[in-house]
Amino acid sequence: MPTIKDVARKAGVAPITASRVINDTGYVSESTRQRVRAAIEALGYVPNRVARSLRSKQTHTLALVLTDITNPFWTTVARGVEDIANGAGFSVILCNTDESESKEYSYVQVLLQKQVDGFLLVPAHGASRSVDLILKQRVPLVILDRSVNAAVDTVCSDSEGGAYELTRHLLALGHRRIAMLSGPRDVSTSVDRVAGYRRALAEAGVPVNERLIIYHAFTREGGYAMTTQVMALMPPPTALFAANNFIAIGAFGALREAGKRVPEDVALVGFDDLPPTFMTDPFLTVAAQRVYELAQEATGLLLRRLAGEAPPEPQAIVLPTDLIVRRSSELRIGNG
Amino acid sequence: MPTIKDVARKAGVAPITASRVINDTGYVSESTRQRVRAAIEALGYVPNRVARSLRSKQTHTLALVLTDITNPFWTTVARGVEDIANGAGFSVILCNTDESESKEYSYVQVLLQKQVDGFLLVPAHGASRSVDLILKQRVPLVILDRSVNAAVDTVCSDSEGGAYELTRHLLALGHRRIAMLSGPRDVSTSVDRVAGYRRALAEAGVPVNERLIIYHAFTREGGYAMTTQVMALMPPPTALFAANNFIAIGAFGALREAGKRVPEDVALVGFDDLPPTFMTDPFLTVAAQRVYELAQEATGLLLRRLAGEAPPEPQAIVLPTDLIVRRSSELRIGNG
DNA sequence: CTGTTAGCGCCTTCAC
DNA sequence: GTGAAGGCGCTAACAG
Repeated sequence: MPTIKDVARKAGVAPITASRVINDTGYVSESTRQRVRAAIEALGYVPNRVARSLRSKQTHTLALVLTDITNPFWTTVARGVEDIANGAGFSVILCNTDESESKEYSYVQVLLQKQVDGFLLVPAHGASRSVDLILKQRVPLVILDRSVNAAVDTVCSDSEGGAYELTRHLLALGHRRIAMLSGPRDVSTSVDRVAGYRRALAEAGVPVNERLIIYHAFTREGGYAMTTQVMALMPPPTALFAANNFIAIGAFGALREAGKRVPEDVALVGFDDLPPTFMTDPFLTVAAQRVYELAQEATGLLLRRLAGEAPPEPQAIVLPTDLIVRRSSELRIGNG
Repeated sequence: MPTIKDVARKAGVAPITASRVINDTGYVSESTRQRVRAAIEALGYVPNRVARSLRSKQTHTLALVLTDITNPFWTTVARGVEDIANGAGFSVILCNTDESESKEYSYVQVLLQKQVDGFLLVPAHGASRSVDLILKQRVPLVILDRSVNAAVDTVCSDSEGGAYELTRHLLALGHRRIAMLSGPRDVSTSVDRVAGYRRALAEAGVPVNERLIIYHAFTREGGYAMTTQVMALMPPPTALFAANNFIAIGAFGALREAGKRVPEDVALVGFDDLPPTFMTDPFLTVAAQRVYELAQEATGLLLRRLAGEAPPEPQAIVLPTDLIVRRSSELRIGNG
């Protein structure tokens, strides 16, 4: 593979001059520019960005560390991040942690060694060694979707507010026994959604039945298990609140297997919409996050940090959720 | 940020000795090893892989260039690639081309400059400048899902065979007017699926009605448009064959809007399943690809190439598809 | 407008 | 067991 030296020699100039042509920096006369261009063409020269990065200390690479690209929520995030990053000349390295802190930590170590210019991270837990390490290395970092015990840029949706609205919606339909099928206890989105749920109940003067609040994984299996559990209560809840899309799908499956119709027998609402592309028949009432926008905001903020254009203090961007009422919760029920 | 020199100085050794400890190569006495380790710890030293890559000419990074991560098919591929790559100590850079050849080409240029060790590529077109460029730079390349006019490693599903089976299934149910809603003409999967469709019809002695074969984008909109078009024919088809998952969803939407029931009024089958995680109620008969396996095979092959363990001649791995019959095509119809 | 010098951080080569 | 020298390919910094 030819190097910049070869190009320079062929064009009869110094390497730095070739460099100036390649990067379009500094003054180069039109004639030498032509010659260098010709040499590049003739040799099939491809600049080596690894070498450039070593000098310039910039890799033009961002790390996107999320839990599981298989969740359409994160898929959309990944797409948004990649779009914005690519538009600004950055590449994106993708990593799936599966909510495992050790996996997250070892990814972060490698990514730091690779000298990524910045991190977009969905921390597995609220107290994250990974976050501390990144911060210690002084690499720009934006936390996505969740909050964390550290002074960092954060971009997330208003989980508390979305859950509040969703719960109010159910209350307005007459529901009083609403089960909250939440995610892991140590993830801020779980906690915030439960908080919104509690606030709505409190405001409506409905006492909280703690047995109706369950924590499990943000998975289909979690939704299935939690639904089976709450539906066995006597009396069973009249409505289920699934704290994310996978839980909702698991809940729906469990209800169907149990012969319960939605919404006739039980109402079901969820957090996170599924992309319209997947749905032949949108059915579920949800608090929809502005997912693509979230990715855009986060990436934009990170790029501004890299460019030194962001305010010095950590930013906290919170996006609203959109209540979308569909058939899964359309029935008004009597009290009791 | 401390460098290997700082570590060496702190440990009272030469940089190369520190290097030997860090990479666990060559002989180092236990006592100096301890001192170096202590120095690393004390300084919070993080090895710089950019510098290492410049020397070693290996970045331990793979490029995954696909059309759109938003399609669950590619999402699963991305997950599979990342799992295998990460297990072997490689990172993955993700790129979405949206089937645009120019986007693809500019990505490939950048990725070559970044000295990725290998490419996993879903070419936008059969005759790909990108493929030629990668081959010219002698960077290992595995083509995913599609075939291409070049001698390269390829991993794909048996599109022809899957389409053949799916069509036979419809024929066995009594369908004779089966519309083929295909993808772009210049993508091999489209062509192969149409070929399988034709073979099944020919074998059954059913004449091909060319107006029932349409090409469009592999999108929901494409499926919608094609369905509207074929359903306007007199007589309309009794069954629709959607050449991918998005086309199937678009087709389903168009049918519902037109007041047609599936399968009572029209049967519908598709290529590519949706991941079970998304489906509250699996409904569509499909030729399911072994998506994760496809990603595994492709990444495995690429890694073997990098390790010099693959046979010199280009490999062609073809995975079977699985016919999954569901309600969308369960009705037997009369002839006529 | 162009070139010289030096060095980014690491590791291969060779010597001791 | 350990180290000195040199160079991977490129570009800052400083001439001219």
